Amino acid sequence: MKPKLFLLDGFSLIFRSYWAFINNPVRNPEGQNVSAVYGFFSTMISLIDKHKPENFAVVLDSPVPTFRHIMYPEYKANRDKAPDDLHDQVPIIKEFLGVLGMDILASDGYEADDLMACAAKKGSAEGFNSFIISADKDLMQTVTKDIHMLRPEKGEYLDIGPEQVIEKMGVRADQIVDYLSLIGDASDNIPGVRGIGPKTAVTLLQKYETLDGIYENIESCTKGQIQKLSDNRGNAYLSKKLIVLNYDKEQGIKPSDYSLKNLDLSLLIPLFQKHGMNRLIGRVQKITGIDKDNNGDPNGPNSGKGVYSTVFTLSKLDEWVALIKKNKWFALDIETDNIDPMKASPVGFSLSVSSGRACYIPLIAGGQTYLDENEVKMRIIDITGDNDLKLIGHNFKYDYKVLKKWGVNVTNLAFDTMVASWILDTGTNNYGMDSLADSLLNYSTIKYKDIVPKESLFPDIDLEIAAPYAAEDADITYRFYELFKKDLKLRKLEGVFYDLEMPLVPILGDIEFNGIKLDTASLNKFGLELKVKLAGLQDKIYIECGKEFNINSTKQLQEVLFIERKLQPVKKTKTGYSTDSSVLEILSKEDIVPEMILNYRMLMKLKSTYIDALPGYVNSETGRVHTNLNQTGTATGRLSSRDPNLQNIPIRSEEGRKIRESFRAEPGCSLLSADYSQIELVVLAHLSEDESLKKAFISGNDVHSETGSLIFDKPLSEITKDDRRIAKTINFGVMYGMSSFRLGRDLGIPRSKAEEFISSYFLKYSSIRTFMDRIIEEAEKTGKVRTLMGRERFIPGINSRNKTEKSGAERMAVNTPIQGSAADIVKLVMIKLINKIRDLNLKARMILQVHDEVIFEVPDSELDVLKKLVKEEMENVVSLSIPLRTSIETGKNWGDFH
DNA sequence: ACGCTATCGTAC
DNA sequence: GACGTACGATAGCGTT
Repeated sequence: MKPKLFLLDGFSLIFRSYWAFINNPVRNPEGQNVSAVYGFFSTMISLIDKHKPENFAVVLDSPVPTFRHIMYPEYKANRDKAPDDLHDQVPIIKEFLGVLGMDILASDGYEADDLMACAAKKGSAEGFNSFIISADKDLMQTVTKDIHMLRPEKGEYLDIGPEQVIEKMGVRADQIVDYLSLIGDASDNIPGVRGIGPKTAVTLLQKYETLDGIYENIESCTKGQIQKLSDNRGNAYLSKKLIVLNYDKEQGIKPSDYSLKNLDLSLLIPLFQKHGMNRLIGRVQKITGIDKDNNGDPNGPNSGKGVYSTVFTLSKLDEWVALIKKNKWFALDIETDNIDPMKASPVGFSLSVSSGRACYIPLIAGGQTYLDENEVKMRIIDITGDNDLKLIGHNFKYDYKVLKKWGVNVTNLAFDTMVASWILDTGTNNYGMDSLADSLLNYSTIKYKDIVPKESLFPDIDLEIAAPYAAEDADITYRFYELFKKDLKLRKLEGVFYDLEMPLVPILGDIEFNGIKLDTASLNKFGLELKVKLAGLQDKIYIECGKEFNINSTKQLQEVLFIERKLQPVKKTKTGYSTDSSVLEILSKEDIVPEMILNYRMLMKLKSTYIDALPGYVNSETGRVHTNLNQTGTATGRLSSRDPNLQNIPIRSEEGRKIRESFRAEPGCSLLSADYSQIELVVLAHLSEDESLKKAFISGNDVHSETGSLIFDKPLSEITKDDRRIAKTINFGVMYGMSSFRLGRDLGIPRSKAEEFISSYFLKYSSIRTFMDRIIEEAEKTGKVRTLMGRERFIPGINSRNKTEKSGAERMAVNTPIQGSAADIVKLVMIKLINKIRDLNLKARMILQVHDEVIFEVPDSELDVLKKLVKEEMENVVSLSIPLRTSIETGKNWGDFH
């Protein structure tokens, strides 16, 4: 077997890697696009691992014009300039190659293709099998039995030898130059013979062998071919000169020097670490055989298995407390006997004050008790109530509630690594420790389900098994902290993290802990009413349709409506015809069944989602519903609520409102709801600095009517209810990037009319258009958008060539600063309000947030003072260029508002 | 039995 | 294809 010489076409791979990830670029901790770096080394490592070439060189294009540019100024003139974020990656790749000691071939005035052809030829003369690794089909001209190509196709590198060239192109490798001279190359701006494509070129070359052969026998061609060939004779031979590779660079190229004998891929590990490319670190470790079971680089600060101890005595525990007081920053994690923190008690604690070190303090394990609960509690109170110390946790809101229930009030939470990971990338959906450790630390954690069998609880697990698992959680949390602390700083996300999100964690914990009282009796009564109504409706529907079927099945409903009743479908879904409420509303004009279905659906929704489900969430100890306010649940910065979701309790329909009424205040208390009016539109006016929209707000009149007056060009007094409704739809629609198609459909007006409304809107609110264009442009350039308080969201797909994906990304890009800034403001005001309530020693409790609304449960005696305070704080929390207005309402139940 | 996807509907 | 952000119920299908 001859040794192999690999010649890698550097820019070919760099470009392909960059575009391969364009919709979801690989980013380093600074947020810089490093897709090309990632793809380049991912491919290079695979090639080396798979084929084990003896010699290897990376070949790059000349930075100065080549003879081709001089001969033909239009050469490659149609190419777009490489995007900046691609250009910036080239030095990084060169740096990596330099560290590896990889040979780079580049020469002024030569393209990579020429150098590769020379090197391959010289390599085969020296006894190598040469392989040219490139996507460029021009290079097929170099193929011989000793010189092959490796060409990327469908995720694989195909070995292209002489037979494969014939198979793929229909001509022999030595005919490729003539073949390309005929068909030209649009991407390099090479003309070829206009009108002759691949098919004709193959036929002609099979007959006459060469370009010269064709022109010698031109009279035997068809009439059309003669015309095209003779018209373009000059172009054909010019093309040939441009396509044929230049072999005169042979001296200076020494294939035998490009040996991989001393290659050490592990030199790349620190570089990969710097750019957050943990997957590549894992690959290198696997290939080089270092660190098979050792979980990461033993020398790196964020890798390697930790050293853990179990604390069996109070004196040992006091040593850890002393360590914490010395280090100030410490990670704490709690093991409990229940996933619901409102029902859980601690069974052990783990602590860490440095990466790789942690301890576990057991109370109960394997059915046995260890340290005394009250003695441990005293120490926990000591370290969680001391504001000189800084507590680090992962999803600490859970632990906070467990501790609160246990009688410990944490005051020094300083860093939640789950929240930090979300702030660094709000776009993913998994902020669990296991997956983060895997993707960010290249560390494989012990999994809960592997140590706790089904039907068992954590305290059932023997200490030898439980302790390493638990200690690891504190260790990994501390490692995350060190990593994220740096990243937050680099990305300038410290403000939003430390000043907004972190103070919010205990506030959300308190809200959840407080809960809301739910009147299950009245809810059940309403449920019975609905049950009767639903049964009646179901009967009516069956009778009208002449059969029984599952009304809840869209599939069966489609059959009834569109086949049996022959109604005209309105729109399609992925799997069939849509039966959603907008469709049913249209169909109601033709038939009586759709109306009944609409009614049935509404009642069914109320019953199944709310009435039947909510009572199951009432905590038996507190008699209240404790929702989970998820701080990492949205891409824009809003909160989300689950188990149960209290942010989508009905309000719009009369029947739905009854559900709201079952959320009550305790006797002697009232609910107080404070909501911002039109906060997102106000934010839009502020961010866009649109004078007309600002004026609409400053006037103090209803903003939708003002908008109507502007776009319909008539005085406010003449704005009808319908005008206002249309203006309102447009106001909201614009913020969401609504199309005229949708606007027309929703308003029941022709698309052309809807288009007029939208253009009139942007004519009057012209700065809003400018604002949106600015956001989109920024997103295209940086891949992300920012809110008022500096929160970031990546916008994948913003540079997509797929039109649907691109416009979807644009809508996200535009909406996020609006929705996210509103979320920032509400979060900030929550913090201020809680501080005020604490300072004034009020008993009022914050019990819910619904995006633009904050709800309190207040002793009646405090109502007046709280009303004033809330209004004052909410309207002055930030200084925007227009005032933020608030409406405050009070009542005995949640249905009393709006 | 369980998990995933699709569709639908509730909120802001 | 056509309106942003969520959560959750039900149906239906595929896998264990």
